[in-house]
Amino acid sequence: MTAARAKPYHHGDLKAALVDGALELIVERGVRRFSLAELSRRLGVTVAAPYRHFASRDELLAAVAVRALEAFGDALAAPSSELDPPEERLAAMAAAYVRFAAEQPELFAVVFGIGLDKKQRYPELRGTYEEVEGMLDACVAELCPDDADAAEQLGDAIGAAAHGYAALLTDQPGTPDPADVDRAAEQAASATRALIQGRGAL
Amino acid sequence: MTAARAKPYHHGDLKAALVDGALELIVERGVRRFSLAELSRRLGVTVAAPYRHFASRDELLAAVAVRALEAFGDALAAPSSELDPPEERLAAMAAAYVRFAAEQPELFAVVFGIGLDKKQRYPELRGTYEEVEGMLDACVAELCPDDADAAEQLGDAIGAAAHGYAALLTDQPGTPDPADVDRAAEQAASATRALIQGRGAL
DNA sequence: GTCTATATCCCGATAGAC
DNA sequence: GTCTATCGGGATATAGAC
Repeated sequence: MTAARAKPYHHGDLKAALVDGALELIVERGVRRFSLAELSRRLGVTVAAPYRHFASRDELLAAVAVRALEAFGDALAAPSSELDPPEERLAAMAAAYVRFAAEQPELFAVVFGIGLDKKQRYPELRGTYEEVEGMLDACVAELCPDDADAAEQLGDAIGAAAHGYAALLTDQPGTPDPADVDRAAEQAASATRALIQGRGAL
Repeated sequence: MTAARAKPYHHGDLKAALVDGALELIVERGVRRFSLAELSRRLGVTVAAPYRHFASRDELLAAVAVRALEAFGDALAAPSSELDPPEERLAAMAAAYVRFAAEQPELFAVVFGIGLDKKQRYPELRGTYEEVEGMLDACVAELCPDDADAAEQLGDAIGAAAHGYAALLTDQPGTPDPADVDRAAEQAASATRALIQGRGAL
């Protein structure tokens, strides 16, 4: 915002500007239509410039995915109160999972929709992903304090169900109908309760 | 297979050849790297030729997706026996759902991974999709013969959980570790049983 | 070291000739 | 129905200016 310098970038902040700009452009146009060329044009920079900071388009996307995952983690943490019992915190997290996917479909897609390697190739991304997983796990652990294996099974099941509702909702192009979002969020919360209740079968 | 004609295509079967060839190419290279240009080259045809049969790349992909969905439906139908109780048929379907995604990740991706509009734009795709959904619904209906709403909730939950396990497994690039596939398939089956058992909470 | 300029190669799509 | 030619766009590599 400060117009103190005529050339705000071009000396050391191009990397940050690329990540910021990519995030904006992706939210506007969608990941699939995001291009380094357009981003470079927007930043008033040559198409080759980004390659001084990121080895490939995917590496820039991985940096964006870290930001997206942080926002996702915040969205999961927000609705649950310390006062609630763990069952209801988990249900709220599942609903928030679906809502985030529906409200920020392009950010969700950067993380889960373009086959970015979260487990091997990009360590920072992996770390952030595991932090988010940890939020679920911590909550499940309170429910199964004496059985780590049962906790893992239940955590996986709740995560899978929430992810399934989110992915099926996001699967269709365009912004989903708000009524469908509400419905899917409530279904994810209910499925969480059902899994907890029926967890003897896991 | 019959070598009766020297030029099997090039006069009326290019359309079928395109779908067949696209399916092969996608399995080999992945949907994201699939290109009309390479397909045309393989079929010994100009890049413009496919446009006489499909208005766009996506329209060809939709035709491929119909085939992929048919294979998916077959995979879901195979493991369940008429003799099994509905609970176990549903568990088997959930496991088969995950196995199909893991064993044919590129076919799964054509249907669920590239944002192809299954509900509006491609009617044939929509119909095939609904047929597959119907397999699940029919099975769930046996469990809740008197309550259509409960059946829908349970069907959605089982579908979402299976889809979640499948999507999270397929999310990573490359072929998944067979041990992870077995594990996820069993987890999907267990989650199905848990949802049935805890369905009072839905 | 960071960016510009340029060039290569691939792709999707379209117009018009045969 | 297919081919030739062509447009616009994008990812990426390299060479060289600052």
